Amino acid sequence: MSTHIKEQIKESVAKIISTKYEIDIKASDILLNLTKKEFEGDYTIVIFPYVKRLKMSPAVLGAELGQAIVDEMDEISAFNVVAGFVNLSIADQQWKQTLGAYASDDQLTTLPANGKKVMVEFSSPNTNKPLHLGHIRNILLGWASSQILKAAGYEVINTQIINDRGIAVCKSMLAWQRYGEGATPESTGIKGDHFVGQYYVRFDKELKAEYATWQTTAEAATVLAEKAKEGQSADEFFKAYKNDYFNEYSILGRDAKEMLRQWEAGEADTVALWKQMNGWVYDGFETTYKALGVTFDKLYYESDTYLLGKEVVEKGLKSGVFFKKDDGSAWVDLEAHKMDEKIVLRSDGTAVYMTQDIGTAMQRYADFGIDKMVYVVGDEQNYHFKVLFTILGMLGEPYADDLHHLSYGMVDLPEGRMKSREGTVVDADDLVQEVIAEAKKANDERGEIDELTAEEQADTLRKIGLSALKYFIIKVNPQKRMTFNPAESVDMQGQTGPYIQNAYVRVQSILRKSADYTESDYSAYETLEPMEKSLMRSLGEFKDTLAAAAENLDPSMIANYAYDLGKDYHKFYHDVRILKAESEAAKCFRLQLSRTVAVVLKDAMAMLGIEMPERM
RNA sequence: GGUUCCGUAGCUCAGCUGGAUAGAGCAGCUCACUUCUAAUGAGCAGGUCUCAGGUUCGAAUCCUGACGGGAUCACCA
Repeated sequence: MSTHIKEQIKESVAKIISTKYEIDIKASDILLNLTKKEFEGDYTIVIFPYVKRLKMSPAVLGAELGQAIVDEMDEISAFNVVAGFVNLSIADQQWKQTLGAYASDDQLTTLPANGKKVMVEFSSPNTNKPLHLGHIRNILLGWASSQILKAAGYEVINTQIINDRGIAVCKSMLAWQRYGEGATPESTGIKGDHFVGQYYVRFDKELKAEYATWQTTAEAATVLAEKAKEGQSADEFFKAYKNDYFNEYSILGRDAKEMLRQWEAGEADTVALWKQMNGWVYDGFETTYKALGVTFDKLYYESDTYLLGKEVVEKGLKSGVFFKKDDGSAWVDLEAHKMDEKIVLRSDGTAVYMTQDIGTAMQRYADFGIDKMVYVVGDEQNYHFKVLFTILGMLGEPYADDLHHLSYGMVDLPEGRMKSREGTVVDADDLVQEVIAEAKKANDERGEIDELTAEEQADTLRKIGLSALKYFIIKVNPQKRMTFNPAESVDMQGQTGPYIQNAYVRVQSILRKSADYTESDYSAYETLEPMEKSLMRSLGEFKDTLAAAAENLDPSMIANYAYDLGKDYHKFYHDVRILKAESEAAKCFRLQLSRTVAVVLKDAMAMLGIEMPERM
């Protein structure tokens, strides 16, 4: 109870207003804000809503209410009224008591278990190329959401669906077969995902050459004459025709499609090659995931799930959720939900993306009995998920009203969009290396960690570099398209990961220096400093922030909170002496406050996948 | 064109279910390290919250419309 000062105030105030003025007010109706720093006080009640109902002037009502609160609540020591705002000051005694409660609270940064099971799907890469900056935003958002949900009381299962099949995968397989000459990641020393990615690029290059040659043939001339639109130049036409060329005339295209057919037929050599190359990619991904500090509890492979959902369509046809068109294809009519018709099974009976996703959702429910599902997928798929969730609802799935698409905007570079064709894609592994190198550069001028072992130093630099990168990406509201400025992403000053780490490190430094200090009673500490109260208020906001971040699936809320708390601590550190405090009681209080801030900072950052160094 | 997301300082972003004089960081200009780590702190400067209406005691926030930008509207995944 004492750890929820805000709730306590709201309840008391609601009771006071209800009895004193005989109107019905619930605690949840009370608007209680942090007092702006220009005014005296800790918390502020907005009384405008009652001014009108009670037909009293704000000044009179405020004065009456403030007095009543101070009289009835020991926790409140003073009040003042400005316009329609009643500013309340928390008694120093109460702050000391609250700090004591925080210190002994082993649930300081978590919410009680809610008995619900949630699955978070993120990353979900294709196995034909390495991970890039776009994946990093996805992975960081997914990981942070999963950690936040866990802290908010859910049982969480992290998953990714690995897109390990299809024409794209066959392209790299074919290129390796043709041009690889038996090379392997081991023989070349190239990380597996990058190795395979090279062959994907190689395929595209060969295809381009083949296409260029074809464009000079008589066949191409005929196609151009037949299909080019009015006023379209040959260049424009061929640019737009590339996909059709691949499907209709390309030798490489024909071979790649043949390879896909063989794979689907389970042809032994093809499947063996597929397994080998995917194995290389998985090794590569594993390294990247490890570097980013993320793990998965369950993997789904598209090669296992791509046939799922077909029986569901059969059943849905019988129950009338889906209907058949003349050509035999199956559809769902979403007009009642203000959307169009959507195909769920092709006329040849094969599944589409939507079918798979329906089947996979059901599979997951069968596997884990989940109550809630979060898909971390880019915002270009907003419509797809809207449709998917609607269909699952129509099918009466028990978890259907707790399906969420954590949609995020694309990551742009300062020069504009990342384009693989123009080689402006930022590789995930390169980026990680780069930020760590930058951390090393910044550290070399400082020398704070010189006395650590080489291994510890490397670990510290890794933590610092990654925090810069991760924080830079995660502090932005997921819905916003974001600009990734490489220079700014390695900044370590201002609103950055290292800035927050530094607040934590300062606490650790002080704690090391006071290791033999055993005093634990600060009851004699009289008057709290403004920054001490400010820190207490910030600490009191954590659970609200956590609840909101979990509710909105928005890790940036935690990121911004951690910055605010770190900023408060830096200022506190600057304003007051801790080890050389004016009294033992003050020193004891400040040490406890510092410890508590450090715990919250560390836990909050851990929710973002950011580790704290002990020194920096 | 339909749907949807975004638009806040030169730049990158906060601003919770409507509340007090719209906040940070970066960049720029000052100042503070014999004092617990200066990856810090203090200050100056920087704003028509895209625009126009509406609701309200009160709007960056809610509603309508316009403007600008993105995404999407595949028997691709």
